[in-house]
Amino acid sequence: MCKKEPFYITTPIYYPSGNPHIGHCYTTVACDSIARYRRMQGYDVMFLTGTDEHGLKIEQKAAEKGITPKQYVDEIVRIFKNLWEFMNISYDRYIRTTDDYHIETVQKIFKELYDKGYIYKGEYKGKYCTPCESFWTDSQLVDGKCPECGREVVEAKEEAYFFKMSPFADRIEKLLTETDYLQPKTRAVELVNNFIKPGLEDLCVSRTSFKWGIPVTFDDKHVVYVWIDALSNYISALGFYNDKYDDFDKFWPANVHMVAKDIMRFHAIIWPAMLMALDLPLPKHLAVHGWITFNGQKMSKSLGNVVDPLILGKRYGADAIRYHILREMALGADSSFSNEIMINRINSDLANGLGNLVSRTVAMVEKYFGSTLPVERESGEFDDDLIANAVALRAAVDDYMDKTQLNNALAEIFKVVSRANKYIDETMPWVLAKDEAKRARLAAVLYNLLDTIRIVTTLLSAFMPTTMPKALEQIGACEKCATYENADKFGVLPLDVTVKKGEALFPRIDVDKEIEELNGIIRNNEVKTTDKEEKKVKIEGLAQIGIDDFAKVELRVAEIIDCEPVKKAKKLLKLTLDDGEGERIVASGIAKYYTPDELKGKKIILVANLKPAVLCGVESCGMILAADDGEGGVKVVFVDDSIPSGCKIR
RNA sequence: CGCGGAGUGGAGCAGCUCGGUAGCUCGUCGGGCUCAUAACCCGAAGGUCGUUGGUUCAAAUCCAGCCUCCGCAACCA
Repeated sequence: MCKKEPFYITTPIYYPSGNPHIGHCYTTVACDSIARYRRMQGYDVMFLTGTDEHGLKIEQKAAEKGITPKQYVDEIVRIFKNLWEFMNISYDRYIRTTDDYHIETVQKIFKELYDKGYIYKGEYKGKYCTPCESFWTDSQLVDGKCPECGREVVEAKEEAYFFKMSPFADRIEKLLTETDYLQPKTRAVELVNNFIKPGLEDLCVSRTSFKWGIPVTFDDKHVVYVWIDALSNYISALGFYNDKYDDFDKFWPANVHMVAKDIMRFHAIIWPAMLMALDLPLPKHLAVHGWITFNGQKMSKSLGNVVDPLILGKRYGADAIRYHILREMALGADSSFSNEIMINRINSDLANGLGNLVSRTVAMVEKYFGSTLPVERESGEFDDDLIANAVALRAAVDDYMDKTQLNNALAEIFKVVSRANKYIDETMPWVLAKDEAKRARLAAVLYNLLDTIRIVTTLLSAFMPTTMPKALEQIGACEKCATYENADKFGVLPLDVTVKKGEALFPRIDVDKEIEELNGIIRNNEVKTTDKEEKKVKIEGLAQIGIDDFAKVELRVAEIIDCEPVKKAKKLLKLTLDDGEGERIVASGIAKYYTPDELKGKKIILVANLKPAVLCGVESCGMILAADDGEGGVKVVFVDDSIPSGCKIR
């Protein structure tokens, strides 16, 4: 093979504000499989992953636990690395944004952008919560108050540095719409319409409101805010502007940045803008995948349905989890996850399909020939078709790997597994075995099976790196046989190959039993998390108020006399109320939970002296009381019809 | 009329760019086989391809309207 071509692939750097979940696994396993496949093909691969460890949230989490931010992230990073080890992730480098060399790079980049005039000092305006020392945007506020502590916020401004994005708008638009940078490209239009066409706003890239970050060298009140800190990891890890590593020239630009759709925007717009400002080449591809949904719902910590990959992995094996994730994953689309889908998939593809194929083939070689095949051969019907399928497989897989369609690559491989199982029925080796004269034919059949398995398992070893070596050992494949080079050739195993029976590669799972046990585990987790949350609410709940504070709120009974949806809004209903004195208009975000007809004529409790606000063009004078039902729904507090409108509530 | 995506046998998806027998996986039912992890192989049932209209000899596929779901954005006061 000629000179090794470099191949650079990255996961995002994950935010260690909590333990890793299956979503992190998804991206990482996909990258790992690509990295392994490229290595097998002979590329010189650099596979990078890591953690993004700065920011306010980490600072606060650490404070809650009474430890330093560094101690806090050290612990979570340990858990991340454990998981990657368990999942057999073959990353070449692990970058932490708290590493010295990364800090050095970020500071130099910041300075350079400042010197070039792309970063300037300005003012950040927003709502500020003094006790929390935090800025919030209007949309983050809860009831106009600080989302963290619930206290009043004040209009405030702070000094901050901004990064000019507008000079790059045209180039970024072209990058998104005219190149194949973004995969899948369907999202390009969305990005351009939402962010570029309305005009790219300058980006706030420094903060003075927290300390846990990289200091700006020429202005030590400021720390670098997430963008420049986190995104730079992709080049600092190669030694850009630092002496720790020295392969920037070799590996940059990256071949693939893989990210989930929630951070697509930053990688599709901000990151290219930064690179343009630095006069660096742009990465070749940004592969965006969807989320794993659990039983149809988005996974979230608050719903308590976060899937812990370690629990599943310990039960079924890392490779089974890897396979399931990769097989369900289609670039761009969300993929649903449920224990049932996963177990069925493992059973049908891995246990019944591949595992059983290896098992039955090896067992026959052992049983009919005492583990070692004789060298005499007699070819026959069905051979050519099987061999043609096996030999053509590598090209098909290559093709899908080039398009980052790992699910389809796996589907191709498993088609050959099926073909091989069918071949056994067609050739009926157990019948051949009864006839001494057919031993050469029998040997040929079994050899064809073994060599097909060799091709299949070789290609699969990028995806299931723990189990496939065991399979190769069972069929008696030496290391030299099981190479990518040999994966499009037939007849590679020695004629007198010796098999070695072993444990079942993927034991069949008892669906009902497992589902029940897993549900038990989930239930326990739910109980635990609700316990925690309740405690949290008590501790972190709003500050106590005096009766005089309460007296400031004027609550009244009011009747809904008319109700209609607000045209421009999805969630808002425009309510016309009779508050006892006259009519007033209130907008309420309950359109998802109530139809106008359900509300007409009902009596509710109105916060009557709330300052009016304009929402989607409707002036809303007050608000009505409603309760979160704890399941994501909202229930309006209705009151007895017999209470006249206008009655004050005390 | 903010932007975008999706609606295909019980479930999950492919097909739609370049119109012409609706395909795959799982599940169900029937059969075969016994080498194998109660696995494997074959066959069958099951879809007016969201809805209405249009273009056409012919539409899941092209066009228009409508309905529903999802994401982004935005206002859940």
